[in-house]
Amino acid sequence: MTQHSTAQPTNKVASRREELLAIAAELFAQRGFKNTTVRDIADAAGILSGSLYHHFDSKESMVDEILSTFQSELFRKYDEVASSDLDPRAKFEAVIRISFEAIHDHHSEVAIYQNDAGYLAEFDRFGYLNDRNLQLRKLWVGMLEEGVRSGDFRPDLDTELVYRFIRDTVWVAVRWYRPSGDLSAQDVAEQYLSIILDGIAARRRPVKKNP
Amino acid sequence: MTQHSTAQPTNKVASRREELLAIAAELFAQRGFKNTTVRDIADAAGILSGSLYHHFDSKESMVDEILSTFQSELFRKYDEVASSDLDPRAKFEAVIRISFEAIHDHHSEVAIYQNDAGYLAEFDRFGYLNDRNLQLRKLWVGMLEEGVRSGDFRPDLDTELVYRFIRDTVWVAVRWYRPSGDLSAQDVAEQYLSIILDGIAARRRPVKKNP
DNA sequence: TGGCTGCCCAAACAAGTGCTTGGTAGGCTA
DNA sequence: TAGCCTACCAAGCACTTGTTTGGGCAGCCA
Repeated sequence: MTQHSTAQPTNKVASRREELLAIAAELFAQRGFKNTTVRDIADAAGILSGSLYHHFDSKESMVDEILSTFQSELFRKYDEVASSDLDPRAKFEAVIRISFEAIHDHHSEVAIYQNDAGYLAEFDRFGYLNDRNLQLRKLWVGMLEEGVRSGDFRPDLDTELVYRFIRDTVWVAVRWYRPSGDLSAQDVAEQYLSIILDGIAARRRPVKKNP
Repeated sequence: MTQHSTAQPTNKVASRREELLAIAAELFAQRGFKNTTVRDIADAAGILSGSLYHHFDSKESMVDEILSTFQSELFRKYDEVASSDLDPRAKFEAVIRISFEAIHDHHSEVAIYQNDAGYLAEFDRFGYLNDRNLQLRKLWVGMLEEGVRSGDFRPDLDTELVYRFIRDTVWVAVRWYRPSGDLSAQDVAEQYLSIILDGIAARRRPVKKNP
C-alpha cells in the first residue's frame, strides 16, 4: 500500500518524499506524534505546512508509513532467525542483537514506536501494530520455552513474564542510547546479554560474607 | 508549596480538589498529558471545564502537583533505605521492592512520569524532575559500586549501564502491570530480582550440549 | 513552443485548545 | 439577617491545530 511500484534508481538522491519522512520521523521521535505539528515539520523542511499535503494525505499517513515500513523490515529479520536451525540460546542472542541494531539504525522509528504506539494502536488504521505485537510475543515466548526444554534456560522461568521484561528492557534503551555515542549497539547488546543470561550477582558466593 | 497549612480531618471525604486530581491523574496516565484536554477532565468529573480553574491555576499545575507529591513520597522511602545499614544486596532488593510497590500503589503517577516526564522536564517549572533523576542515579550507581566492592555483585559490571537497564526495566513494567490483576507487585518484584540477580540461563551448564 | 509534472506558496477554514470573566445557588457563621 | 465562602455554570476569547483551495514557477520532454 505504501510501496513504490515504479522501478527507480534507489541509490540516487532520496526523493523529496523520503526526505520529508525522515524529518518528520526525527521530530515525532523527539516530541511525540501528537505534540509535533505539521507546521513544525514544514519549518524543519523549509516549506509551508500546506505544502506537505502535496506529498502526504495527512499527518497520520506519515507516521503510518514510517512505522509500517520499519516494522516490515524488522520482522523480516526476526522471522529469518526464528525459522533458522540455531539452538535456542543462539536464537535468543541473535534476536537481542537484531533489536539493538534496530535501535542504532532506526533510532527515530523505534522511539516513535515506544512512545506513541500505545496511543496510535487505538485507531483501526494502526491495528497492525497490535497484530505485530502478538506475533512478536509468540515468537519470544516460543523461543524461551524451547530454551527451557532444551536446558539452556532455567526451568523455573515464567516465560510470559520474562518475555515482558526482556522486550521492555531492550526497547526502552532507545531512551538513552545515542547512535553517535561512545557505546556501540554491539557493545550494549553484549553487556545486556551477559546481564540477562547470567545476572548481576557474583557467582558461587552465597549470601554469607566474612572472608 | 502545594501543602495544606490548615489542620484538617485528613480521613474525612477527600477534598474536591483531591478528587479532581485523582481523575486528572488517571486520564493523564491513560492518554498522556498533552493529549488530555481540560474538557476531558471536567467531563469525567461531571462539571464544566471552566470550573476546574476554581481549584487549579492551570492544567500544568495539576500535573505538577500530581508528580511532585508522588516523587516526594517515593524519594523519602528511597532515602530511608540508602541511609540504612543494610548490606548492598539487601539495599538493592529493598529499592526494587519499593519501586514495584510504587507501581502498584501509584499506578497513574508512575505512568505519567514514564510517558510525559521527558516532555515536561523541558520546562523550568519541572526542573525538579531532572534533579530527582540525577539524585536517583547517584543512589543507584553508588549502591551497585558498593555491591561490587563487597563482592555481592560481579566485578566486571559497567555500573552506569546496569543502572540504566534496571531503572528502565523496573519502571516500564507500569505499561503492563495491572494493580487489580493476578500478579501482585510482590510476585513481580521477586521474579524480577531472581532474573536480574541470577540471570535466565541455566546454571553450571556451559555452552556445550550433548548430554 | 507548448504542455506536463513536481514542488511549492498564500490564504483561509472549521474544529479544538487552555483559560477568563461575570454571575449564581446554597450553606455556614457572626 | 447580612455577609462570606465554596463550588459551580454559561459564554466567550485568543490562539493553535490539521487540512483545503487555487494558483505560480521551474524544468523537462515532445
